[in-house]
Amino acid sequence: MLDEISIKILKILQEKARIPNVEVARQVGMAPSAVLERIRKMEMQGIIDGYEVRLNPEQFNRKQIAFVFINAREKPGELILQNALSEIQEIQEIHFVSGDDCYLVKLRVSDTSELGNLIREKIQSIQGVISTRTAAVLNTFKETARIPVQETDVSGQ
Amino acid sequence: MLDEISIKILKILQEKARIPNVEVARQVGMAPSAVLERIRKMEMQGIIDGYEVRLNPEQFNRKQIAFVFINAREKPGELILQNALSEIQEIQEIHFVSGDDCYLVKLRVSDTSELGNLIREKIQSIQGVISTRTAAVLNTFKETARIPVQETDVSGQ
DNA sequence: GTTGAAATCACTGAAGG
DNA sequence: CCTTCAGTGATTTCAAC
Repeated sequence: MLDEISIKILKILQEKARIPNVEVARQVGMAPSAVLERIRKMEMQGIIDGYEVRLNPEQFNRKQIAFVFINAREKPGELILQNALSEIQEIQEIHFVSGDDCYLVKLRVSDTSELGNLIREKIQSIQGVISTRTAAVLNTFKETARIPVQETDVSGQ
Repeated sequence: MLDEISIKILKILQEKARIPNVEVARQVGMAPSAVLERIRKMEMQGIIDGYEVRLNPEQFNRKQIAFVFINAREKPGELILQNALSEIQEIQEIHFVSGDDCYLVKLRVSDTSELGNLIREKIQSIQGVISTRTAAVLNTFKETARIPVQETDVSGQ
């Protein structure tokens, strides 16, 4: 179970993962060694999965987000579609979703014309793909991978 | 324009943002101070947006992902819906998408019953919401926010 | 781009409450 | 579980080249 202090540490690291450890210690009011001990522990427990740099999509010509529903027919146990989709660099997420029994893919390209090319040339050409339905993103109001951390959230250790 | 070395630095930081700087310097074959200078520069230019800790969703009771399409009618210029959605902690992404002229929301909860509660109590109760269509995620094969970095990607500086 | 010097920080281990 | 105190090595900044 994570206590208040560990929660606070995680919140600080969610904002700025490269903050000096002494500064974290100052903010939570503990000795640096104790803070380090808690962080290492959470890394060991798999609570902390890793640290990533966040790049600005606009600076890399990845302004256009789109969600594509892919209707496909695959033999049970086959993974051709998933493997093919996974290898497409522009695709950030691949989910199998209920409702329409299809794959939902989130991707990021430069513009709508590249979106068209990608769908036609790389997605619809995959074996098993029957049809696709695309929702191009016109406006994004919130986009984060952050998981809200609260005292009650974590399963007992 | 980012050269090969800066690209390599970004790739290393995408994998492990907390890798020691001397190790980055060794891998790209440069002096540590020069590597730091490049990183600071990219931070200033907004190429690097920040550094985040990656938490394990399962450890925080956030196993269930869902995408919800929200059909709403709003007066032009009003932001009630967006603001209300933004404040819901479980919602990670809010996009306005083409096609159905609606909002697409990505959220993360503990299980399907919490998903039901969230949609009924927090989303459908928002003023202006007409209807919702939910795609619960049954299986996730790929999920990353990583932007592929390549030499040709970045606009000239 | 480099090197080198100096201040700060990371990390480890030990002693103790 | 926490603290403090050393000691070693890395980070970081700053200078000069």
